Amino acid sequence: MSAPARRITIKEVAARAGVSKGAVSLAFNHKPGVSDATRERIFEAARELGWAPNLTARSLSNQQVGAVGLAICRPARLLGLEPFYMEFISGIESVLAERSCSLLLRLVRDLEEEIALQESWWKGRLIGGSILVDFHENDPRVPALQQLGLPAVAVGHPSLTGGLPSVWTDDATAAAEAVRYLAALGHRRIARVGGPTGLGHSAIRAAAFESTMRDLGLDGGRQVATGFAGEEGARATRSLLLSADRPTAILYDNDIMAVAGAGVAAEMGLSVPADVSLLAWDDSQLCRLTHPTLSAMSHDVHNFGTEVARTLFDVINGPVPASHQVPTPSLTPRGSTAPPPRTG
Amino acid sequence: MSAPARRITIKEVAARAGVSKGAVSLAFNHKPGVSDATRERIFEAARELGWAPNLTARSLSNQQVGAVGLAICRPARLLGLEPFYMEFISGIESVLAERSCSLLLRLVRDLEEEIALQESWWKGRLIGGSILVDFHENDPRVPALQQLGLPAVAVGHPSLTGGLPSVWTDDATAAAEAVRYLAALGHRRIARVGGPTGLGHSAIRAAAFESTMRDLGLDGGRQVATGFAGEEGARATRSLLLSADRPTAILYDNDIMAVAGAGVAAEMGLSVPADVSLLAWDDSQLCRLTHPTLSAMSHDVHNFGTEVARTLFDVINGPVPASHQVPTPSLTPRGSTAPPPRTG
DNA sequence: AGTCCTGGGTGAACCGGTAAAGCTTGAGTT
DNA sequence: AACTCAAGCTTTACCGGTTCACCCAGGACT
Repeated sequence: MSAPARRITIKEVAARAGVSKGAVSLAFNHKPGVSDATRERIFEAARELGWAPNLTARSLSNQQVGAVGLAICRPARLLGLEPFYMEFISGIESVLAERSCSLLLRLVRDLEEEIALQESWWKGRLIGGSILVDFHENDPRVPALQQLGLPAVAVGHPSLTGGLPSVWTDDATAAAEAVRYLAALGHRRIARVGGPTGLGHSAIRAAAFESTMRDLGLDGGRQVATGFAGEEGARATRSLLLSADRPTAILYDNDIMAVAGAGVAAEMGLSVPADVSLLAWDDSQLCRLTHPTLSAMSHDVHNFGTEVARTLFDVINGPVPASHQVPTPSLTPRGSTAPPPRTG
Repeated sequence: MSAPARRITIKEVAARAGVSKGAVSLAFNHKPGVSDATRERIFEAARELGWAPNLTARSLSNQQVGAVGLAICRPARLLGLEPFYMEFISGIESVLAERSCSLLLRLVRDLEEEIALQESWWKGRLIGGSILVDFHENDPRVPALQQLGLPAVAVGHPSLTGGLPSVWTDDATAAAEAVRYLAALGHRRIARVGGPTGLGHSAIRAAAFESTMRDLGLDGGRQVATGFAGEEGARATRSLLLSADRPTAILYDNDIMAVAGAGVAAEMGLSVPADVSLLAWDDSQLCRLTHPTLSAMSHDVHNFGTEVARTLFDVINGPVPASHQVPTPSLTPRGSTAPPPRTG
């Protein structure tokens, strides 16, 4: 395992190029103050020695840090199934990479743990800012991080994220569109299988579902709040489909639960979409792989991530930027939605 | 947005506790050299001021770094669908967290980009070691990182990972078990839809599939190398099922392709498992959600992650540890496998 | 010839910790 | 009473960069 080879420092590079440390620093940061010839000699020396600046030292010195934090508070088993996050993360990273910044990722068990983590990251100068997801009503992270003065961007509707600059999708409008679409197909008994009500965006969708049903004069709406896990989606679907007045259409809060729902329907001998229509959310490739393919409320999650990351940099560098929306999830009809059965 | 409040340093804490910086450092690192009374005063002062040590400064000073790197080289769209990675990452993190270490994650486009990234992470002292995944034959990362002297642990069979300490699952044995199981059910025309042959573990499985079929005296084996994306799995399945001598059983390299395969079978009016049996790999929750449920070669991915992380710490701290296996994926029969149709 | 720039560079201070050597003090020998 | 020793702190020298005040040479101006 090749000798530990004492790591080389800026001093060696300076010596080899016959200049001072300061000159090397200037050259490497593309600042004026060194002639082109010297700059060239310095780069040459650095290349020969295989030197790259110690980022730890640099950030100690210039007070800038090269990472942002993201803590996700859901059990891993569940996360792995949510295509959403990886795509979201990759969006974030595409922006970070441009600024040669890294993402510090951690899975946490609860909000308290997250708050403690963010605090130690921030006070330990590991991160220059953070991205917060999965907001609850009266989320304790808002006051905690505000107190710390940690630059952060919230992913969620401003009504949930306190004073934090936010980026969000208009879930209310999307949920309403979903309901209207199903109603237009002729469905009257529509159900919704959502995430935990404590979670802000689930609550928003629930409220929108409720009010849209009312607007349409439909009283056949039912909602089940559950987790995001497929198994929970399956259980909820099973109980809905076994109930007396079984719904003819079900709207899910993510796509994994919709897939599970399709499985349950099949298991019960119901055909999709002839007997029951299913509509997913957070369209991922998965929706195109099942048979029938799943209709979904789809949006560009990668782009969502880039938008969030960009906003975080705005927070870090400048005056607090405005919260803003990214495009509303839009209906993508596929094979799992159709008019309800005649005898509905 | 609460005043930027000049961040406090160890000096202020020392002053308030009426001791020197050194004493504070000693106290906070739980080292002997301060009396209990003083230690208490110091903690008190730190708490009042809300101080936490600047980890950047600390790591500059004591030469230890608080992070390890992981670069994954697959398109994000695809990654999101692979339940494997999130679960794997969470396993890694459960070990890192104990040592209050963080994970630096980056998605890269190709191996060259990964090598450059690892180099800058290492030279920039951002990481103390790295986890490498998705090995190719003659993987260029092996010599490159060895050259750098970067402590690393390889996830893959030692035949692929050069001299790097490795952790791996015995894919050859698992693939053989899969084939034997299907053969025992009576299948003679068995196909396998695998990842790209360039990828080491796909190649290993391919070879094991081939040789096991031969051992069993079956010449009806066919293999298709594709990506890991569901759509590719769907395409491969479609062409297999349309072929003259269509297979009665198909083994997939991950579970997402198996789900896609089930979709294709349904679309073609074939019933699973009556007409065709499907066997997935990397068992995730997804396999239990479809209908029929998917039989799979399953293993504990979370544990795989913890094992890898532990090994990395061994590499970093001590003499190079031995490479070792984690448990071999084992067959978990569910609803997607059965004897072939009579007229097979 | 004397003054004034100005581009190109140097040197020392500093960022906020840790590590190791040095200094007190009081109790325990001898 | 002098001598050792250890516990408990303090001092000081780093770690490897960045920054800023200052310096030096030589050309332009007066």
